[in-house]
Amino acid sequence: MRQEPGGLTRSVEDYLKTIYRLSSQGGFATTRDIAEILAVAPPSVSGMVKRLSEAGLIEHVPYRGVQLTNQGRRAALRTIRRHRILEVYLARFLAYDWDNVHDEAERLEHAVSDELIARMARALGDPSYDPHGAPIPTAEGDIDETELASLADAPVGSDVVLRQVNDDDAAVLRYLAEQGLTPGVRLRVTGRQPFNGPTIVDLAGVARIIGHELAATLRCEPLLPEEGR
Amino acid sequence: MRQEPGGLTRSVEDYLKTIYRLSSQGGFATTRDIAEILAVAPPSVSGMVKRLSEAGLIEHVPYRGVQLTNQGRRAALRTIRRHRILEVYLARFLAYDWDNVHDEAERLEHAVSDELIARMARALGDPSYDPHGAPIPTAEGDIDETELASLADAPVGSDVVLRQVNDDDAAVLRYLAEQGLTPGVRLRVTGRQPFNGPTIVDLAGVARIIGHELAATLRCEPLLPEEGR
DNA sequence: TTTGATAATTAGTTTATGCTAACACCTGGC
DNA sequence: GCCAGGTGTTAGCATAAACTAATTATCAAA
Repeated sequence: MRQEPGGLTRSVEDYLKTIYRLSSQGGFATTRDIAEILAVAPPSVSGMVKRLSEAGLIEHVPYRGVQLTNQGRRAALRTIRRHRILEVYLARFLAYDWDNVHDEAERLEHAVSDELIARMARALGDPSYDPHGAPIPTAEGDIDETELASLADAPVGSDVVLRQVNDDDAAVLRYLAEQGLTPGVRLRVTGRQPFNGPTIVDLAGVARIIGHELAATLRCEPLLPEEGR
Repeated sequence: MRQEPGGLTRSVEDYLKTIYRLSSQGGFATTRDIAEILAVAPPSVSGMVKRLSEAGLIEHVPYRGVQLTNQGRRAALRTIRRHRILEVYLARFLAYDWDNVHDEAERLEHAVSDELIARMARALGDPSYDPHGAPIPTAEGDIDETELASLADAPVGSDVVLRQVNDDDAAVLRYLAEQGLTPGVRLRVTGRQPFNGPTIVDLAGVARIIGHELAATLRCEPLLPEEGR
């Protein structure tokens, strides 16, 4: 049962990835949130938390939540690197669309060797971002943890560059691609309706209306007035 | 635990592949042989045999052995196709040597989707043989089951084409590559020592002495005298 | 401060897969 | 035609990871 490369099971890698995601902005990952993301029942999480804790991969504060230890963080970043390199590779060399790469990478990330990831990364010229704009950890475990602002928070009148979108909902990704909302695109925030209403942006002269919930998942970098052409 | 594509677990796929290999020349696959190839204890095989039998993937004759049903055969060939397409892909597009592809493919074969295999096959021009000369089943489950003769049985004085070598021992594969013994190469059998002694062949004017055990694993196609240039 | 809702945990079961030890079956050599 | 040694199977146990049901902890609001 311990036949995965790196000595961690598929489940363990999935838990660590999820805990990384939930605790990366500093706090604790809760049982509830982990259970929801992994689509398992909360007691399953309690059980795994105990095992991960005994293995020294996480710190557990009962009834509070968990955080990764350094060792756990390293393991999580290793899996995340695999996932994102795979996404770039599939998109670039096997003609996958950006809305299909996630599921395939999700399975492969547990089976590929370090060697294969290194070869893929080299073939790709060591990319720094995946097709959805997420930063790719280096083989040494360094990652760009810059916090990007949400488009839903960008001030009306400001110019921003769309940097990152969520990768886990294929239907959303297809819609975003249709609308031209892909990482790197420049947007001017032209308006926003109150009470969690939509954000209106100008994309190369065309208006786009983006619902609040969707806008909240789009991560942007503000453009200073003197920047840009 | 049933998260593999195709609904079969990794273990089940490995057992079916092994049973296919052991029973492809018509007979039964025995518990002992399956256990040895998969590096598990014989009772583990008995347990799995019971489950596979209940699932309708194999026929079990107690104390005799097992054979694949049509359903089991289909599943085995699907895994074998994945494995071999992966081997060709890794060798061709990711600069793997033919002695390294096996282990990587062995893990990936359980994780890739049909979709990815189809894309790889297309990128490769739908290859019919893997880097070791083994035939690749089609997506529909057809496979070239031509029985090739062993070099150890080729008559002295005959001309043969080396068609297929074993893929599972990296050290052997490195040695064969050094000696120029790769699929497609033409050999003249110039001699053989008695009592399971080595076979001597002429490869493009150079003599090669091949021990009996190794020669027994090399599969060849006899060349009729009028053939070849 | 009590309480009720929500979240977390424990207890106990299930399934897949492995193991060792013990027992059962078969076949070849006498 | 019988028996020994090897092969196959059963019994019983372990572990990882999931589940449901029951219990406990926490927190915020009345």
